[in-house]
This record gives sequence, C-alpha cells and structure tokens, in this order.
Amino acid sequence: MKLNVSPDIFPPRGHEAKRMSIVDAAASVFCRESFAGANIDMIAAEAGVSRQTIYNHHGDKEKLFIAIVRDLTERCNASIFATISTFPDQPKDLEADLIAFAVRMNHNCICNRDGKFLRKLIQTEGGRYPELFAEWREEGPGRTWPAIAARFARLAHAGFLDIDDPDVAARQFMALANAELQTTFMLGGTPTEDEVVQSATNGVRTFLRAFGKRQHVVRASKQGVLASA
Amino acid sequence: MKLNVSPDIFPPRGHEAKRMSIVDAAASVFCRESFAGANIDMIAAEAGVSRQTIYNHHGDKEKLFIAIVRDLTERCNASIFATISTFPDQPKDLEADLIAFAVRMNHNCICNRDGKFLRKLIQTEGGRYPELFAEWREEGPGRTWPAIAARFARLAHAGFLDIDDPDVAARQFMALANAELQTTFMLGGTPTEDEVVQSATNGVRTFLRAFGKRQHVVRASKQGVLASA
DNA sequence: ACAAATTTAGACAGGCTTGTCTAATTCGTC
DNA sequence: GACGAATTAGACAAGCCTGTCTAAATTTGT
Repeated sequence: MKLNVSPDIFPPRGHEAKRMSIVDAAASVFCRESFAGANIDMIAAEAGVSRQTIYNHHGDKEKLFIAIVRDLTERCNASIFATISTFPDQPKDLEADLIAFAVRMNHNCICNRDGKFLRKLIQTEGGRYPELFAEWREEGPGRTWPAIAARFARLAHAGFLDIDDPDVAARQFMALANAELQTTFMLGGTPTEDEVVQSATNGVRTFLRAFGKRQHVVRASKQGVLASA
Repeated sequence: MKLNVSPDIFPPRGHEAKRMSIVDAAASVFCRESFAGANIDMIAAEAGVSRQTIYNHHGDKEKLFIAIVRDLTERCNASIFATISTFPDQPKDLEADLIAFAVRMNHNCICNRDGKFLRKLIQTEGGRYPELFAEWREEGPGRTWPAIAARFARLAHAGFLDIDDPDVAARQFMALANAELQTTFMLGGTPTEDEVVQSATNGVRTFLRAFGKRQHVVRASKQGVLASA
C-alpha cells in the first residue's frame, strides 16, 4: 500500500527532489548564459545530477526551457496574488501603507529569485517562443493587472483616492514605485533595500500628490483618513 | 594626394560602407539571437558581405560585439541629447507640450531601431561584460538623466511646476510616460503610435496632477481638477 | 535482503561554429 | 587600362555541444 498523499504518477520521492534541483539549476544557468549559451553539462553540474538524468526528466533542451518558464510563471503568479492580498483596503496611514505595499511587491515579486529570472528570460528569449510568452502574458500580466486595478478601484470607491481609470492608476503606481530602479533592473542587478524603499517612498508620494484626496476630506471636517482607525 | 577630409587611416569609401553594413547587421543579429546564438555567417549574409571581411574589420566575434555596443551607445546618446534640446522651456500649453516631448522621446530614443537594440543588448548581455556596460551607464544614463533633470528644474524655477527634487521628477516623468508600454517592451515589441500617445498622455496628466502648479492661488473655492484646463 | 527502478560515468557520432588560410576576383584610383 | 588594395568563396582544423547508448552502481519499496 502506498501512503502517497499526492496523486502524482512518479513513484519515489528522490525523483521529485532531483526534478526540482534540475529546474532550479536550469533557471539559473539559462538566465546567466541565455538559451543558446547554456549547455546541459553546466546545468547538470549545478544541479548535482548527471546529464542523462536531465534527458530522462525533460526530453531535450528546448522542452526543459519551456518547463522552466512555465514553472517560473506559475510561482511568480502565486507570489503576486499573495502579495496583492496584502493590499491595504482600509489603510490607517495611506502613505505608509502604500509604501509598505510597494516594497512588498518589490521584494516578493520583482527582486526575488523567481521574479528576476522570469523577467530576464522573457526579455532575452521572448522573441524565440511567441506562443509560450503569449501564454505568460495572459496568465501573468493579463490576470495580475486587473487584480491590482480592482484594489485601487475599491480604495477609490471607499473615498481614499480620487481615481478616474483604475487600470491606468495601477500601472502608474507600479511605474512610480520602481521609477528609480530602472537602470539597475536593465543591467540585471538587484537594488539595495534602501534603494527599494527610497524609490517606493518617492513614487508613492508622487502618486498621492496626483490621486490623493486633497482638501475634500478635510472639508467636511470629520470623515478623514484618520477617522477610519 | 588624398582628398580625404577625415583623418581616418582607412583609404577608400566602400570600405566604410561595408563597415557600416556590418555594424548594422551585427546589431540586428546579436539582438535577435543573443551573443551566443548569433553566428558570423548570419551576420555576413545579412550584411551582404563575406565572412572574412568581418574578421578583417573587427578581429573576432567579441570585439565585434563590443564595437556594436559602443556604436549604439554613442548614437543613442546623440539622439537623446538632440531630443532633450527640444524640451519645452517656455511652454504655451504645458500639458500638450510635455506630451509631445514624451512622445518624441519615445520615438527618437526608445522605440527606434537603435534604442530597441541597445536596450535589448544591455538586458541580455549586461552581466557578461561588466566594464563595457559600466561604461554605458556612465556615458548614457549618467549624463542624460542630469540633463533631463536640469530642464525640469528650469521649468520649475520659471514657475510652471512645483518640484522638490528635479532628479526624482525626471525619472518619474519618464516612468509615467512609459507606464503602459512596459509589457510590450519586456517582450521586445514595438507599441503602436496610438499606444505611445495614450501612455504619454495619461502619464503627463498624472505628472501634472502631482507637480503642476495648482490651486494655491485658487484655494478659496474654485479648486477643481477641471480648473487647470 | 531482494528486485525493480533510477541514476551515473563515460564514450560516442553527428552537427555546428569559430577563426585561419589561399587563390581568384572585384573595386577604386590614377 | 593598369596597379594595388580590398573582397570573395571555399576549404579547413580544432573545439564544443547535443542527444544517444551502454554497463555499472545506487537507491527505493517490500
């Protein structure tokens, strides 16, 4: 009798462990060397696995690459949705809460390993596998942007922001939060904690100068942001 | 006696023509295939030149690549400075003039051939030649950002904008103007004219909501977004 | 401890690429 | 038209990489 909880077809457990270490190593090597520059021996060495095992698991280099992108897309999406769920729906301090959200977004979805790798692979190999990356576009941006926009719409509806088009606002929010990190991202670098916070702070302040309720709130005297605490 | 005006060592003129077509083709192929995936025969074919000629001109694949990046950096810098010189110092219609400037920036420096190629090469191969791309960073962003910031500072000083930190404002301006084009850029695509104008328009409007001179003057009763129109 | 499945190291053919070389050809100039 | 420089096509060795194959060693479940 099997005590196997998951309905997977793969019998043992070391098998899955190998599979994961292959995927990890492959992502790293494909990012560092590009698809054409990567070779299976590097990946095998970095995964601590023999070359043949990689072929056993994934068939060939191209199938391996596709598996990596699908894997990264899935994991990144999970991170993004998890982070979106921490969006401040009822902020105590709107500025501070949005800054913290922007910083979380950076940490969990953009600057972390998966985020960096996926971004690099899309940029580098996007042209080579149109259908694969079209798939990413639908599953990724196609689903996450509306989710972020919905949160801003709710915040606006609750009276915290003055937004015409939530979709535009969502994209501008992220663009502003990362405005100072663009050059670093271009070169594949990772910004320091301070840089992330700095960029998020400046970005959110500008965002609130544009979309924050101004004197409307104070005008009626009591229904202010602080009142919700 | 030579009538050669330039002090170059290369005698004829067809020589230079070949050199240029090699550089063009190499940029295109390196971008499409990545450094490792590109091969000299492709470049030779696309340049309409024999393989040996490429070796005569550039020595080897790596030297050729470096020459391409230097060449693109130089040309892109020229475009950027030329475009910066069209910044609206004395705007008649601030919003319209800034939108037009943002659109020019996109056309001449980001969506054009050189801009797309240089960006792609930096993203793709940035990690492989740290010194080369450090050089780009100094010559490119290191010089262009301050130039843009200076223009915004002047505009603020002239009373058109309310800006604390011109460097931050410059980065945020560009980030906002391109906010809606990020996904397209990621995949190496070129946005349509409409998309560029749309993104620039939305970006500049938000920028002006944040930094435009507002109702300080009007505060007493007439303050509306519409008042700024 | 045993049997089945998996992994490993290594060898291997086939293909592709770089960079060199040579001999013939073309180009630009006088 | 003639000269010299540049270009061309093609062959070439050397190296690297993919993907397959084998036989041995290891792991896994019972």
